[in-house]
Amino acid sequence: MFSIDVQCRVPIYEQIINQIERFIATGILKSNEQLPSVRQMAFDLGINPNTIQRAYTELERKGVIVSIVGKGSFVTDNIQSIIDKKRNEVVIRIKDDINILKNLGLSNKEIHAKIFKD
Amino acid sequence: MFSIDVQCRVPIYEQIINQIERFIATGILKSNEQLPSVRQMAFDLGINPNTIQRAYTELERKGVIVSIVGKGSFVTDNIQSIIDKKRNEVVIRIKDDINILKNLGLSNKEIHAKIFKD
Amino acid sequence: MFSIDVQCRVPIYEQIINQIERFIATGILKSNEQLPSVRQMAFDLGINPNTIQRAYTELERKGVIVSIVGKGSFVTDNIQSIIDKKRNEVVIRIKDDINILKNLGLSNKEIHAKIFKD
Amino acid sequence: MFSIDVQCRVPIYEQIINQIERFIATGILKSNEQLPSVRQMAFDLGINPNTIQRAYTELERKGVIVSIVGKGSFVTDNIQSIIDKKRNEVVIRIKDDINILKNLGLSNKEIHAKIFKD
DNA sequence: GTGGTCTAGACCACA
DNA sequence: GTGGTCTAGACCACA
Repeated sequence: MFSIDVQCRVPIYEQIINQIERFIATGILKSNEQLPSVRQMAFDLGINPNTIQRAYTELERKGVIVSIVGKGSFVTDNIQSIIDKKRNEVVIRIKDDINILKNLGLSNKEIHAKIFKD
Repeated sequence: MFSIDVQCRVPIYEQIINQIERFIATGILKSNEQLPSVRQMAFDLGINPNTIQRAYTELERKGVIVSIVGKGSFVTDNIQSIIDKKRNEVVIRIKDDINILKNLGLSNKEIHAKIFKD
Repeated sequence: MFSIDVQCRVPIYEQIINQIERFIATGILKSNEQLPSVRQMAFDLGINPNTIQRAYTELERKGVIVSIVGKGSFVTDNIQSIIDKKRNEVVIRIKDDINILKNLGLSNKEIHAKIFKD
Repeated sequence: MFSIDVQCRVPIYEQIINQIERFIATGILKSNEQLPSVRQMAFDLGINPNTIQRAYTELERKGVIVSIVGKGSFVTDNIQSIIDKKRNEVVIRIKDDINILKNLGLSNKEIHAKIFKD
């Protein structure tokens, strides 16, 4: 289910965070669903447990998952806010890029044509 | 003219590269125009000359500027290709982000509304 | 395994780049093999780690090696293209030199005799 | 007659040295022929007289030209040794490169085909 | 421990 | 003065 690209310059723990958030946002992971244990996931991906731990800690800090000692880690029950946050992040990034294109001399019409064609 | 943000996680030398490329792409820097010397720019920005040197070396490798020992650094005379490359980069980034929004459950119409409103 | 000549006018970082490329092209370094760490190689050669870092950075940009923070630097898995590129470089250099010899008044036959004797 | 490429990474004074040596070796400049004065050549090429001076000084040191105060600079009367030296330089460079190709796994036959085809 | 960035400062070739 | 290379050494993120 999870996969990482060690050659990618995005840190592994961030890759894991992104995947979990995306799986939640796209409905692959449901509210309250249990995640693999730190050790299990580390074993499956062949990487250091510390790296998974870091991802989980960060996700808990962001309110995306809840970790309960002795029981495991679970997707939060309020996933709608995560979806909204994810969408907003991307929309803002796109808007910034559209402004850059304007500065590079493209009109609204040209931009529209380029990003929606193909 | 140039400015950097030391807090930003983007390395300083990359910030400088981006700024110069954008200044060229937007016509602020013209073909064959001389850039500030490595030392001058370092002094103006209050950073180490090595960092500017690295930016200039990278820009020369990319064919954006030409550096001549004893004379200075100059914008290449073929800037159109730089503008085109810059535009393409951004367009591709936007397309990728639009696909992410689709995966997050937004329709084409909703995406369109969000990124072009305001 | 590696060695440098500080007297040589070729910069040290280029000497290292050339050696690594040649070791790969001649099969001494295999695909995915791990290279000495930046600090280790610097220590072995008695030079500054920054100089090795520069060589490794350049090699990664050329697609010859892959560097992963926290793990190390590794020969790319696609080394055939490196070998081909290396061969072409040298062939072109020889052809240029043969033309120079022709301009210096040597016939094809004389050139052939000179460069293949002993 | 003379020309320089300021963008080229070969120093200007070396470009001038190379051109004069090649003109001699190929018969364009004859024994005892007078060269342009330092100032004249600097003016024609639009560069600093110091740079030409440096080239002439080097050429005199190598025995290629003779400079006489108040009269000018002249091609040496023993140009055969220059031609021979030039030829030898190039032949040695080619031999080195052929050895590199051998190390890269090419047979004599393959090398021969590559460098004499086209 | 591993690579990546940056500062401070020296020295070089070249114009 | 101009770019290019290198050393010495610090600090960072990551595994």
